[in-house]
Amino acid sequence: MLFQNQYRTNTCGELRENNIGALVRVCGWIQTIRDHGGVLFVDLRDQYGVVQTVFHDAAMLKGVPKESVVSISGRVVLRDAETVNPKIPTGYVEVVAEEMTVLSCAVSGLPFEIDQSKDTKEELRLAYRFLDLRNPKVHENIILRAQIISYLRQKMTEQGFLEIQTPILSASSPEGARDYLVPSRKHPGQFYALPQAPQIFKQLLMVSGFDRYFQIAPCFRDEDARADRSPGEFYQLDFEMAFATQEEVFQVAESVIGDTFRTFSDKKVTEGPFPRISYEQAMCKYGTDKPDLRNPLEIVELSDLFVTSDFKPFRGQTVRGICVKGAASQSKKFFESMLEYAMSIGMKGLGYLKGEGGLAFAGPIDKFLDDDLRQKLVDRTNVGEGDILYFIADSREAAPKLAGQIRSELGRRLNLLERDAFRFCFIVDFPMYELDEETGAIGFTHNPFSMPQGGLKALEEKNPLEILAYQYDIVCNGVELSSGAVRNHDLNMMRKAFSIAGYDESVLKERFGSLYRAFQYGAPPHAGMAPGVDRMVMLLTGEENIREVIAFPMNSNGQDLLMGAPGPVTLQQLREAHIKLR
RNA sequence: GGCCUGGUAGUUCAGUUGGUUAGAACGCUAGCCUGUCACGCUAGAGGUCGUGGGUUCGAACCCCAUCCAGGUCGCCA
Repeated sequence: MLFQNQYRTNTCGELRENNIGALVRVCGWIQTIRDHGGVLFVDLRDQYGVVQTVFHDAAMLKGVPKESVVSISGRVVLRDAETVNPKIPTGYVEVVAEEMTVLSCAVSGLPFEIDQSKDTKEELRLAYRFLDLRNPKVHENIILRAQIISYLRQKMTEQGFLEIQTPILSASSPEGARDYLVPSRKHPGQFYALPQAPQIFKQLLMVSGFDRYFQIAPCFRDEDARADRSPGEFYQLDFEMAFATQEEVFQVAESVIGDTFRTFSDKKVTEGPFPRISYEQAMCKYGTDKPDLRNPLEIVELSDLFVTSDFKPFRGQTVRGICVKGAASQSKKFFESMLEYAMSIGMKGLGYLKGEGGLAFAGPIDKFLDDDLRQKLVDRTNVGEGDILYFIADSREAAPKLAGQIRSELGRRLNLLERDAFRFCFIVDFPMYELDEETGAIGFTHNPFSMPQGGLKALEEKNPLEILAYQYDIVCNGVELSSGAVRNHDLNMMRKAFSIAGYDESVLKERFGSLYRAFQYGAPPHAGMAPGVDRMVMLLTGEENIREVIAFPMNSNGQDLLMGAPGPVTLQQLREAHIKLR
């Protein structure tokens, strides 16, 4: 790209040997000044890179601190062989400064050193985010984010999706998270809400006959932050398809997300079709509904072998096993620290067997087994010489999740995770309903708009807790990227679905009035999903904290330290919004 | 809202049986240095030890309270 104007003939990062001899003008920020007495080296930085400029007159730089913005003109020369800096792309040349214009002088004494900003207290980084973002390591994440979003738009558009904006000022939606509220000036006592997701709007677009919709959609939820969850606002690649099945949604995701990860990373990426794993299977095999498939360990169901066991902690419990190949040689300390971990997550112990060949085993559990049982364990888990078989036994509710935690911990500690890979899968067949643990009432597992498998017939005839939904998640390396569903577009079915959860038609009408009305006038079958953009960028940059991939993130308390939000407003503003503070 | 960890120079950190004047590195200021690129060398400035209270002859250090930050549980289409 050429950016030639009064300020510059070239960018800092683009100068190479073919520019030698040219009279150039570059501008940017002074990264460092190395004064050797008589000769001074100034590294000049812009978004495109850093180039060394050489000054022979110290007076030219007098009173110009680091991070000032300057424009320097001079001739590009080849560096001597021994003064080449191969660490930077421009390191074979330098600009001999003939003239310098200060475009904006920085104050001396920065709140932190730019190149070390990532090691600085986050509070300070965020208050000076404009400086933090000058750090190339931070800057690059935002560039990558922009490129990813641009690529996503391109891929979606290629596949026939239309990007359509939906309202930001909207109505409070009764399901899900806490809403952000915006007072109405013209309607005293009434409020807009910021959308938690464009869910209803995109379904309305389907009713309107838009065949394929997408949006890089801002979503707002007033919930507390996590390292991988920004408070308040985040972005989703929201899409919805009319006359489409679950499989077709998956094909779009496999193509768009798979290609995105292949384009922006050198790591191995799961080739489509991504594995489809039922929720039930995931909970049993991995102990979680967001399995990290880089972890080769699998959990095996063993409950039936211990129904009448002599070992009381196992008898009649849900028992799961994890066979770790070749791990029997681990130190005593390893077994002790695994036990310690197990206790820390609320387990009462962590039994194991060490395979010693055939049906010979060592370990604390062995004495409770007979050869018949040993043979069954070998058949089922393939535990052999030099292997460990861990046992997790607990209640029906707790055991799968505990096994999942043990699986993850073993993977981490033994370094079993596949390196340099993005492993995708779809989790499918989520249950439509679940029991509320406190009240014992039947409620929706995810959102109430999902299509029940088996349709109206299933709703009428099956035990609600056994009904599955066309509801799915896409998971990468243990991170839930998004969920989605085939939507329930049939009013009769929706009435029935709501009545099972204890809501009569008036609730449906009242809370979801727009959809209720729209579906009376012809709604196409439709399905979609909404992968989180921030999470994708996090995975692709390898960042552990979501704030590293957002230009101006809030702190974990939901405050914007740079802008001072939230902040007080004037009495006049409050009056206009009809708000009285206590 | 609960729990965990932390708060000492501009920044990152060290600082134990509680004891004189609280240290280091980087940064900053001044000076020296014609080939560095984490330049080097010399000197210097810079601290309400988060805040308030308490114990003590004496507190960065012990106790109580409180504020702030990060993580986590709750929460989260």
